[in-house]
Parts: sequence; structure tokens; C-alpha cells
Amino acid sequence: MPKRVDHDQRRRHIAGALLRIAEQRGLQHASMREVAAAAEVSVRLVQYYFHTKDELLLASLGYLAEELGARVARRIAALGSPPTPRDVVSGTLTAILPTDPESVRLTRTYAAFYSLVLAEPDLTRHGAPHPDLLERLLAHQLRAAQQAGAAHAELDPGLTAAGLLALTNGLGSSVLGGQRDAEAALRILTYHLDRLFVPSAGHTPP
Amino acid sequence: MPKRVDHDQRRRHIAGALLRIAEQRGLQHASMREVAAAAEVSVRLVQYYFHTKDELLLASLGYLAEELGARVARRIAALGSPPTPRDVVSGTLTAILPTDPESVRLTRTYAAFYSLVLAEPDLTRHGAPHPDLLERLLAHQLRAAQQAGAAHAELDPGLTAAGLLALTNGLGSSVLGGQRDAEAALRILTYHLDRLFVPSAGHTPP
DNA sequence: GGTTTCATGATACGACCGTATCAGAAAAGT
DNA sequence: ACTTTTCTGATACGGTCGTATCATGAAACC
Repeated sequence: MPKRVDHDQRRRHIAGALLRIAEQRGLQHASMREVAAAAEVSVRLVQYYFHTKDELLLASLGYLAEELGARVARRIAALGSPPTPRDVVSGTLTAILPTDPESVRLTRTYAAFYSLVLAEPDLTRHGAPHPDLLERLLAHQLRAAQQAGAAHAELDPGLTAAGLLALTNGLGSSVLGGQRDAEAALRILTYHLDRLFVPSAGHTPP
Repeated sequence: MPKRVDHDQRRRHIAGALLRIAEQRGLQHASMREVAAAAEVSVRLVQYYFHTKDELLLASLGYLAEELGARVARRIAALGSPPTPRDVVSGTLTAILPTDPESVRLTRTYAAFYSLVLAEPDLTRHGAPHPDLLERLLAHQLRAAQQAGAAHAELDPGLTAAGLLALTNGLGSSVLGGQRDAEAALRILTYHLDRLFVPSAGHTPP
């Protein structure tokens, strides 16, 4: 037998090369040859670990989702304990908004996959349980804030959570599109959060 | 000289074929040959009216923007006169949200161009004065509503307008992505509008 | 009414695409 | 030591891409 290699690591390495190309130059340029070159690997190797290009695309998208999920989780975990519901909401949403290099990279890469997913929905038939999950997390935090008197009681948590997520996604698009810088987007997001949560001692005293 | 032909009409016809392909199968399939076939025209003709593919893509995007702008204008013009600011805001936003076949077509097509524009920003160096324009329109309407006592006075019109636009774009993405249907998106949008405008006789009495 | 000019068609060229094939190196098991 | 299995490399094939070339139709102008 040959030297045993960590297949998963190899797959991540190659998929990472594809994600890098997708982020920087778009999926149009993510050909097998370009991916192999970016991973400093032969084309045959890419074929070996991913039998077909669709498989490579799908796996890469999976790794990307994993990475974004990890970032959100890390952000939430890094909050002081116990974090206020607003901290959780704000932390989650700013983790998705392209403000720092990592989030720019992640959202740019996601954007590269967006139209592909729209055009070929079969590719992700079994994917994306995420958005609904995030929405539920946010709604749950909003409810907790209401019970603690930290958010206005008449808010509908579900509709508000969905709105916040859509707002953040829309802001992210405009930032990536260059119509707004990250600072302006963050200002808009914070403004809307301020309208949901009642002011407390710890937060942005005027 | 040959029979004189309306060049602009021909260009629109060909660009329309590209837009149709982009919407239905994505820009990946919008090759010169496919566009020509969809327009029932020879490849040479496509080359004749658009010297290069980039030119075709750029022109098509322009026509698309024109079409969306016309839809918004038509929607606003169709409002009773004088329309309330809320009607204008709501009409503008629902014109953008993919709720009926035409708006689905427009937003799907836009989405197809999205990642291309992100990857090749040079293509649209001179384009897209639109978003800022819409934002200003919404902000202006919000201010008018405030002066008429129809919207809460403490709102920041600029930030709120930007938020509404981003919210609508985000909702549109989720509808196109199939995570939500148009009805749910409209419900979320209406909920947020309800939180901005003070209830009046004409609107959704409980 | 010939000629110029605009408009259109058929076809070819080189490049790159995804994938398949052929072959070989390298390490574990016996 | 030798076989067997896992891994890697070079190269070829058919297809499609964007674009260029060559050729021709048909109408307006002198």
C-alpha cells in the first residue's frame, strides 16, 4: 500500500483552492485546471478526490457553510458570559455582515455560489438547513429579551428575526457591491437594533 | 444600401434573448451560440450588433435596469392621486420584491448578473446610479410622511430608507432561493412598514 | 442602372473545458 | 522479496467557447 494520506485534509485543501478562486475571480474561473494549479496539485489528483466537478463544487460549498457556521459559533462563544440577548443577536448578524477580512471573504465566496445555486437547484437539494436555523436562534433571543424587559414587548419575534436576517443579507450585498462601505452598513444595522431593544446601562449611552 | 433596420430594436431583441437565458438557466449558458439560437438569428448577427460578448452582457444589463426602472415608475404612476407616502414606499418595495411573474423574472435575471458584477466590476464601472436613487426616493417619502404625521417622528429617514431597501433585497434573495414564499416575504415587509407608519383610516384596520 | 454600403450567412481557428486512459511510484502485508 | 493496493503523473479526446474570415444578398444613392 502507498503512504497513507489524510483524505479529508486533502479534500479540504483542494476545495479551499476552489473557494479561493471563487472568491477572488468568480466561479467562472474555477476550472479543474485552475483549481489544481491553485492547490499546487495535478489535475488528476483533483479528479481522484472528487470524481466529478459537480462533486467538487458541492463539497466546496459544504466546507464553506461549515466555515461560516464555525465563525458564527466562535463569535457567540467569545461573548462574555452570560451574554445579553442583544449581544447574541448583534454578534450573529455582524458575523454575517462583511465587515472584516474574514467575513468579506466568506460572503464574497457565498455570493459567487449564489447564482449557481439559483440556476442549478439540484446541486444543493440536500443542503442549507442553516438559514432557518439562524432565524430561529434570533427569534429565540428576541423572545428572551422581551421576557427580560430588554426588548419592546409588542414585537413579533418571528417576523422581526426574519426581517433582521434579511436586512443583514441585503446590507451585505450592498457592501459587496460597493454601494456602501462596511461602516455605513454597520451603522444601519445598529440603528435598527436600537429600535428593537430598550436602552440599558451597558449599551451605547447617548 | 440595404434595407434600413432599426438597430436599437434589433439590439433589444438579441439582448432580450440573453436575458431570457440568464433568467432561466443562468449566465453560464448564455453563450453567443445559445443567444443567437434563442433570438432565432445567426451568430454573426449577434456579433454584428455587439462586437464582443462583454458588450452584449453590458448592454443587456442596461436594458434590464431600464426595464426594472420602468416597472417601478409604472407602479408608482398607477397609484391613486395623490398617493400617500406609504403607498409610494410600499409600491416601490413590492415592485422590487419577487411576488408576481414579472418581478420574479426581473429579480431572477438580476441575480444571474450579480456574481458576474462582483467578479468583474470593470464591466459596470459606469453603471448603477439606481440604488442610491431609490434610497433617496424612499427617504424623501418618509420625511413627507413624518411631516404629515403619518410616520413616527423620531425615525431617521435616511437610515430607515436604507434599511427598507436592504430588507427588501434580502427578502427577495430568500424568496428566489426558495427558503420562503412570496407571501411570507410580503408579510414580513408589511409588518416592518406597519412599525414605521402610524395607523390611519385607509390602511389595514385590525 | 451600376455601384456603393449596410446587413446577413456559413464556416474556420485556436483555446480551454471536463473527463478518460494509460502508466508508474511507493508503502504495507505476506 | 514479492505481491497488492493506494496514490499520483502525463497525456489524449471530443466538445464548446469567443472571435475572425470570407462571401453574398439587397436596397438606396449618383
